[in-house]
Amino acid sequence: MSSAHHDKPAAKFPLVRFAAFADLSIEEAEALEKLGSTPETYRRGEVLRREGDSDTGLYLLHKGWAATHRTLPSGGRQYFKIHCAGDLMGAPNLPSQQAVETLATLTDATISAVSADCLSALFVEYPRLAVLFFLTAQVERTYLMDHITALGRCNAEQRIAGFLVHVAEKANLATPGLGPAFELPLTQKQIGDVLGLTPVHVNRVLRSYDKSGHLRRYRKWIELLRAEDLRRISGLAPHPVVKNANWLPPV
Amino acid sequence: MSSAHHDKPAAKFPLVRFAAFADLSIEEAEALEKLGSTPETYRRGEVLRREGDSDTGLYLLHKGWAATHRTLPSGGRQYFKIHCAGDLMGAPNLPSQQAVETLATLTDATISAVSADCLSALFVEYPRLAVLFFLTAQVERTYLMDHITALGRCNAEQRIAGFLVHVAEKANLATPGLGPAFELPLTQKQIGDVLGLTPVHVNRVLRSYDKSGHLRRYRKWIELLRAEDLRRISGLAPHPVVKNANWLPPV
DNA sequence: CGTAAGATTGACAAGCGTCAAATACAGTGG
DNA sequence: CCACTGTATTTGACGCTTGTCAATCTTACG
Repeated sequence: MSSAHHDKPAAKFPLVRFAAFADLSIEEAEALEKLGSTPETYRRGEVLRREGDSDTGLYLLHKGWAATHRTLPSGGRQYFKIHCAGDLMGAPNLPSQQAVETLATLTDATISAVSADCLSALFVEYPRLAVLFFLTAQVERTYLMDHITALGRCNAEQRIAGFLVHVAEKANLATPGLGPAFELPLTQKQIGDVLGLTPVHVNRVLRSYDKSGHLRRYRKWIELLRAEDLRRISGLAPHPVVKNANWLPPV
Repeated sequence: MSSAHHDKPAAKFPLVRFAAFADLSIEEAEALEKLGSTPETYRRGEVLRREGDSDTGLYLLHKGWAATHRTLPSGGRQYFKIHCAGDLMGAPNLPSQQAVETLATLTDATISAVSADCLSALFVEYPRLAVLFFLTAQVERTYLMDHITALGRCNAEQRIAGFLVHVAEKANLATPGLGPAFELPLTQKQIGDVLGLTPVHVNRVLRSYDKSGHLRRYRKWIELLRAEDLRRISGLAPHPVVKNANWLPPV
C-alpha cells in the first residue's frame, strides 16, 4: 500500500478519473485505492490475456501504455482502445465466459489486477461509487461511438487527425503538463490497425501532415503544431461531463 | 402500473434482459418494473432527442424499433445501434452535459422515460441490480467493438452478412419464436449509414445475396435462407455471458 | 557491426463512392 | 379504382481513395 517514494502517483490515478464525475469522500477515495492488488511490471508487447481466454478479470494500469484488440481469422487486427496510466482495463470481458478482446502492453508497464469480488463488494458498500463506475462505462461507450463514426464516415486524413488529438489528450492525462509533444507508443502498422487503414496509407497521410506543417516527428515523438486545425479536420466534438450531478446518491 | 390488458408483455421486457445475468428476486423484479414512467406512443421517424440537446435521460423501448445515430458536419450519418423492444436506450448520454447521439424511432413505437433519480435510487437499494446494470453496459461495449471490427476490417459483404444476422437475432429477442424471416425496419440508405457504405453499394450486395440464394426479400421482409453461412462470412463470434456468477452480491 | 523491425517510396489494382437516370412502390386524394 | 407524387430501389458508367505488392532505406539494439 504505502509504496513510499518510488512511484508516488500510481495508486492515485483512478481517483483522478472518478473525480471528473463527483468530489469523492475520504472513505470513497480510500476504498478505491484498495481496489487493486499489488502492481506487477510487464515488458513491452506482453499479452496479459488473449481473446477467448477464460480470464475475464479487470486490470488497473499504473504506468505505461497498453491496448486492447481483436485478431480476425484473416490475420487482420483491430485495436479498440489505447490505455494510459490510470485506466481501468478489461471491463467489457466481465460478463462473458471468455475474453472478448486481447489485452497487451504497448510499452513497459506497471499493472495490478482488480478482482470481480472486490468490485462487487465496492458496489454494495459504496452505491455512489457504483453509479460512478456505471457512468465511466457510458463514457467509454461514447468513445467507442466516436471510433465508429471515424471508421464509418471519415476518410484517412480525418481519422488520423482525430486519433492524434485523442492520444495527445490521453498523454496529457497520464502526464499532466506534458504539452503538445508526446511519445506515441504505436508503430504505423498499429495506428493503421486502430483506424482501419494499411500501414502504407498511414505513412502517406502522416508525412503529408508533416510536410504541411501540422505536426513534426522525431523518433516516436510527435508534436502537434496545429492541434486545433487537426481537431477541426477530424470533426470530433468533445463530450464534457456533468460533475456532481444532483441526482447522484448522497455520500 | 397495472395497464390491464392492452399491452401485456411491455413492462416485463427489461427483466428478460437482466435475467441473462442472474435469476432475479421478486423484489428486484418489482423494482425494475417500476423504473419506467407511463409509456407514450411515437410515430415512425420521430426524434426523441437530438445530439447536443440538454435532455440526457434514459428511455425504455416497450414496442417497435428505434435507433441512435450522429449526423456529421458533412451531412453524412452514422448509426450506432438499432434498438428493439426491451432495450434501455440513451444511457451513454447520462454523464454528459449534452446528448452525444440522436435518438429516433424507426417504426411506430411505445416508449417510457427512466429518470436518473430512479436509477440512482435503484443503485442504492439494490446493489446487485447495480452490478447487473454495469454488466449490461459492458455487453453494449462488446457490441460496439463488434461494430468497430466490422467497419475497420471487414468488406461490404461481411458487414452486411453480420448486420443481417445480428438484426435477425434482435428481432427474435423482441418476438420470441419469430424464425428466420423478419421485417427489417431500415431503408437501404439507413443500412448503409449503419455500416459505413453508400445505399448504392448496399443494394449491390443485397441483390447479390438474393441472387445467390442466401436470402429472400419481399417488401421490407427479409428471410435468411442460409443464416449459418452468413454468420460464417461475417466472421462474428457470439459472446455468451456467465449467468449467476459467483462473485455477484447476494440477493 | 550485423540483423531485424519499422518507415518510406513507387507502380498498379480494386473496392467502393459518385453521379445520374430509370423503375418500382406506398400513400394520398379524387 | 385510378391518377398523382414522393420515396425507395435498381441499374450503369466512371473515378477516386485506399489497398496490394515489392523494393529500399532508416533505426533500434544486441
